[in-house]
Amino acid sequence: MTKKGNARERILETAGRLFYENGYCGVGVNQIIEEAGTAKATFYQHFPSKEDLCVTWLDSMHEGSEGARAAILKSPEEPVEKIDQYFTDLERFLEERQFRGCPFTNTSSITEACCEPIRKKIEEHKISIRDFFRDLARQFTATDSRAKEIGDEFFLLYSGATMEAQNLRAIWPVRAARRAARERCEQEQQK
Amino acid sequence: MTKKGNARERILETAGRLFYENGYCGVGVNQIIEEAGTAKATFYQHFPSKEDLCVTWLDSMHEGSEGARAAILKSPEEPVEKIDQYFTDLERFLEERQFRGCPFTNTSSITEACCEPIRKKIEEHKISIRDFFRDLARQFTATDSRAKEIGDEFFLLYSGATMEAQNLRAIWPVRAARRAARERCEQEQQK
Amino acid sequence: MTKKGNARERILETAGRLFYENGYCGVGVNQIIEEAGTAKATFYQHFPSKEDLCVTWLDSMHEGSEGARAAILKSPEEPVEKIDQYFTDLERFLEERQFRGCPFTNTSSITEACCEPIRKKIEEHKISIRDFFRDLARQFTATDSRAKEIGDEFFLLYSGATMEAQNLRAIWPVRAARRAARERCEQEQQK
Amino acid sequence: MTKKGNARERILETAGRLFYENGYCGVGVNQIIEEAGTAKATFYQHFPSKEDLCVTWLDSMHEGSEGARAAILKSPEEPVEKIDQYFTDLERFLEERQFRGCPFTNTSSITEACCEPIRKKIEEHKISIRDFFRDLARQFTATDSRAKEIGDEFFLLYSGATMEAQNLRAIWPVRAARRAARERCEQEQQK
DNA sequence: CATGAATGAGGGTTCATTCAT
DNA sequence: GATGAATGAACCCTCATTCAT
Repeated sequence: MTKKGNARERILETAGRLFYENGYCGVGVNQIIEEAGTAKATFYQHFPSKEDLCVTWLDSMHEGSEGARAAILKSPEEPVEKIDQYFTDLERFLEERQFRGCPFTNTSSITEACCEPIRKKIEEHKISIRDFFRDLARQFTATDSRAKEIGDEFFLLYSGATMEAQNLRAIWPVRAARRAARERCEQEQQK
Repeated sequence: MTKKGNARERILETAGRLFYENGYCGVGVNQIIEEAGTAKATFYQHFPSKEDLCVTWLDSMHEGSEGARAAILKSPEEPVEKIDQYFTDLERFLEERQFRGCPFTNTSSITEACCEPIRKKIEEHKISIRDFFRDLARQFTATDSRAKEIGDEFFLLYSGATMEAQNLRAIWPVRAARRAARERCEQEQQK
Repeated sequence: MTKKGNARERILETAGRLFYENGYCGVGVNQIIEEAGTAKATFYQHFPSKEDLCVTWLDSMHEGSEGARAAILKSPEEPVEKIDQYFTDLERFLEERQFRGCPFTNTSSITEACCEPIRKKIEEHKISIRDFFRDLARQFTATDSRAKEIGDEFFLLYSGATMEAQNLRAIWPVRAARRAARERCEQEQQK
Repeated sequence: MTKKGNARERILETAGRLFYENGYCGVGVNQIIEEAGTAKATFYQHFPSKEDLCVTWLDSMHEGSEGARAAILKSPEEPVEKIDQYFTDLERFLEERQFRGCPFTNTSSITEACCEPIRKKIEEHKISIRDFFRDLARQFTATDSRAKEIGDEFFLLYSGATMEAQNLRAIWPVRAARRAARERCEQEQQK
């Protein structure tokens, strides 16, 4: 049993997987600690509550995804290629996870029950993605206000694609979003 | 207390409201029957299970919304006006309900736990909306394959707008979706 | 739907079958009325309670079995043949019903919950069987007191055989009982 | 209230008493935990289910009774005395418990609902008793095959006596069984 | 730093029975 | 003579959390 000292990590990792697969409501603390191989009290020593654990998980998810977006922004590729890359990455991500959608959005849907600390993380994450798309649009639009319009549009295409891929258990929404975003990018550049 | 014969209706109405406000997982049968003012056994006389009740609720939601979409399609207005109307209606809908998003999508986020009968209703509903947008696009595009592209794009804009209005508790995503859809419509008509 | 007027009979028949197959506790009033094709209130019009229905069922079972025993007693066969016939009938009965034992005994095992009216029927039935065996023993024993001893012994063999065929889901206990009873009969006659 | 560590024991003890008095179906988990003075979750921490608790209870009953039978087999007494002792013990057991019969048999009568793990325990117990009687018979019969016949006969006498003492709420069936068994033993020894 | 026994509140579901019609 | 909607109590079980050790 070489599970000393890293109990916290094991819990976080296990919970993340389970939350994503079954949803926040679909996972019990018992299941988490059992699969993580820790004791009940150990869990509560590291996380004040299940909710706190969820916040921590979303936090770590957010940080991971932000790096990927920053890398795309900085890459020397053409804008249209960056767009392509983003949506192709999304396609792979969703397929690998069997169309289970966005962890943040899924958690959001527990609406009222899902209280402030969690809501705040979700907002942070989504605004960060929207800003990524705005930044990306700045790389091929004429004015800043136009960049905001196009960026917001891409943001909605991304969000809709992720959600409907989940709802319909199909990949076509992501491909439709990529196609639309590429077309728009090309249109802007022709102006 | 003359609560004769309408117990079923009271349960369905109450459950619909609670499911929408708190999510399927966030509402218990106990709460439903208490607010509906019926006994537990009365609940189970009308609905085989909580899951079944949810399906019935989604069904009724679907029927209501389908009528509205059919009316828009048939109206004599210009396409761009129809688009405007759809997203303006959506805006009002979400504002009135304090940005709680789409009942179907919210229910979908219970992922695995949310089993087939419910998943099927969600798919039906979403495909019906996508087809609405494709039909709408046919009214202003040159070819059928182009109508599908534009329709799917509108579908994603609608879905993203609804979801992000919920995530961010803000109305701007819906407005951004409307603006983008209008622009696209005008572009197509100019060709 | 030719189910007019014989609702009572249908309920009784259905309940009998279900009680025997699943035990008194394992059958609900809902199941009975559903399989009998009657309404709830119709049930309670014919039987004041589930318990009363059970008493009625046991009553009818008792009457049926008593005739068979009387026939054996009166038949012109040799005693040893009568014993053989009784246990062979029992063997067939249990095999046909997949070793579900004695309806009376099974009902008795609900002990305390099983209240007086039912208990009384069970006692009546069992005493009637014991008396049958005593009468049978009188046909081949020298004295009346000996007949009682042998009759009681047969009664216990029969009861044990029925019960253990059920417990062990096997037929051998009935065959062992028959063998023992025959042997005893022959011993008595040799004296 | 210092009820530490012994919750499991209290539950098992209470449940055993209640199962025996009222039958498996006649006792609810609520009643058990109330009389045991524990919380519901405590119950389920110790026993996966009510059914599982029943199996554990039957197990402990079995072990207790097996010791008693082994002691009789090993004792230096005459066979006829051993028989006498067994049935006299049974008489006391049943009288002390107000003729509530055999815990195993009573549980068996829930027929279909009573599923495999429980059925298996019942079979084990009954076969163990039958084997005891066969072993006992070996101590006074000439051949092994004869021992099996006589052993099985005693087994049925014991079973019938226990059951009918319960059905009739009387002690005479046990006494009749003892008498018959003793007689048979003496007959065998005279050969 | 880690443990496992204990908890109160609530989960969804079924029970035998009664009521107005 | 028959109906079906309505009931309160009880069913078995799981939840997130806390406690003494």
